[in-house]
Amino acid sequence: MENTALEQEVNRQLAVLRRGTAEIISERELGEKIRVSLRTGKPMRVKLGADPSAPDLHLGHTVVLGKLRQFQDLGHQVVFIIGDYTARIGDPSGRSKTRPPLSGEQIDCNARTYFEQVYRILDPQRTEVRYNGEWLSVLSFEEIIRLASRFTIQQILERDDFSKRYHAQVPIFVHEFFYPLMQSYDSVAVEADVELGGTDQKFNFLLARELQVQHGQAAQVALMMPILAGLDGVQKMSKSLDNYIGIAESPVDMYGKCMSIPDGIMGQYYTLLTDVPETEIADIQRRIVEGTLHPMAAKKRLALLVTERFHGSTEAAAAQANFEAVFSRRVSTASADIAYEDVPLPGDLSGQPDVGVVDLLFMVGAAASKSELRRLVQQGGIEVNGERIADIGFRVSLRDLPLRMRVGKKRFLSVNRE
RNA sequence: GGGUAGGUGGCCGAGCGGUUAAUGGCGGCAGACUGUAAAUCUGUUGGCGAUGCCUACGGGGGUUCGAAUCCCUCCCUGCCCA
Repeated sequence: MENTALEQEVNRQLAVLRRGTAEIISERELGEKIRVSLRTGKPMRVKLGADPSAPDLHLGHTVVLGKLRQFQDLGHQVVFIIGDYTARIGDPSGRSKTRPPLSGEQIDCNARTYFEQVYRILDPQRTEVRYNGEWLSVLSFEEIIRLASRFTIQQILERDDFSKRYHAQVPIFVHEFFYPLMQSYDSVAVEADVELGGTDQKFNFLLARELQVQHGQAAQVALMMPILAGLDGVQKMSKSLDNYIGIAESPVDMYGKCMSIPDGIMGQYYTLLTDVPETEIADIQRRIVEGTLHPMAAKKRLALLVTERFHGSTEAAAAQANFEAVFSRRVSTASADIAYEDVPLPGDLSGQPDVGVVDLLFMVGAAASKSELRRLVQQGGIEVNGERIADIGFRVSLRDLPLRMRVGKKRFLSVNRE
């Protein structure tokens, strides 16, 4: 009787946690850990390591964070590790290049901005934050050597990114080999029951399991989420590739960026970023193939759901309306129902009757250089109050403000008096 | 330590004394079209007070009327040997 209820709960938790995962090593062990946790009333310790070099969170990060949140909702404890010490090395994960190391101040500052964002998803009450410098900085050289002696170069070279670089004859520095060791040692230090991350972390997770066993602990369960593709649909979402959707972005940009993903990765986005049931997602995909559901309609719903998650339904609906006005109905800048970015008229222009388009746009910060703006004009990418400007010498009258301008496809400016 | 091949624009990669701001590809941007900031096609892609000027081919120095291209020197990387 007791036992049946327990097993039901174990299965319920497993079902929740399984959704969207790429791999769990192993599911049986996870079930066992949940069972023990329920019996003893001791929550599982679920580890996530974060690299403090990229303080702007994007949707790619939310895939793993969302999964952590599910653990919390099931009563478990998240152990969030800031890799301050690791950041001084430069994580080679998924990279073809060595990362530059970070300074202490940068790391602190990054960590602060990081948590402002992380707590939009995680429950601070069930989150324990640790810096790995706490235990890594006190290791003696002898201890480090001993740690390193447990693994072989060949094992480390098994790692995909290392072996790629090795075969491509791209330099791999010796210190980079320590990254997996440090991360694994983190698991030992915090006695992790489960570790979460992307599939690119698999090697590190497995290494941690071995190291924990060597230290007399039970091996952690490794739970890997798929890597979210970026806007290009091919590479992983990342800031450095500039193919990301930031969680702090405006509703309009968030919606628009969602609409710019290739049709082919919609399914992935649905599973990893929304809570639409998996059966329904399969149904959506089937109907697109059949031709009974327009891909654009499916994508609009996705964009709406994602935007709602971070901005609420009112803002999301407004973003959708704006998108339809600008891109479906192609409303010109003469219209008022477009989301404009307000910019003040530069001070030294007040009193002037008119100004050259290029100069005005430059002063207002619409582009990095005047050459770029000239190019935009010549290519027909500039519109002022609904009129496309073709001449780079065009002078804009400053008599009637606000001035509505379109710069390129997606920037809309409204120049106002201060 | 020895030998050898290299370091070119956001990235990859040609050029090897003179129309070379530097072929090409990727990426970016714009336009057309459309089903969306999808797809496809076309154009464009260092900066500026602009028929010219400035900056740029790892750093510094030199040869020359003229260098990314030749010489010296320093720094960095791959590969082979020890």
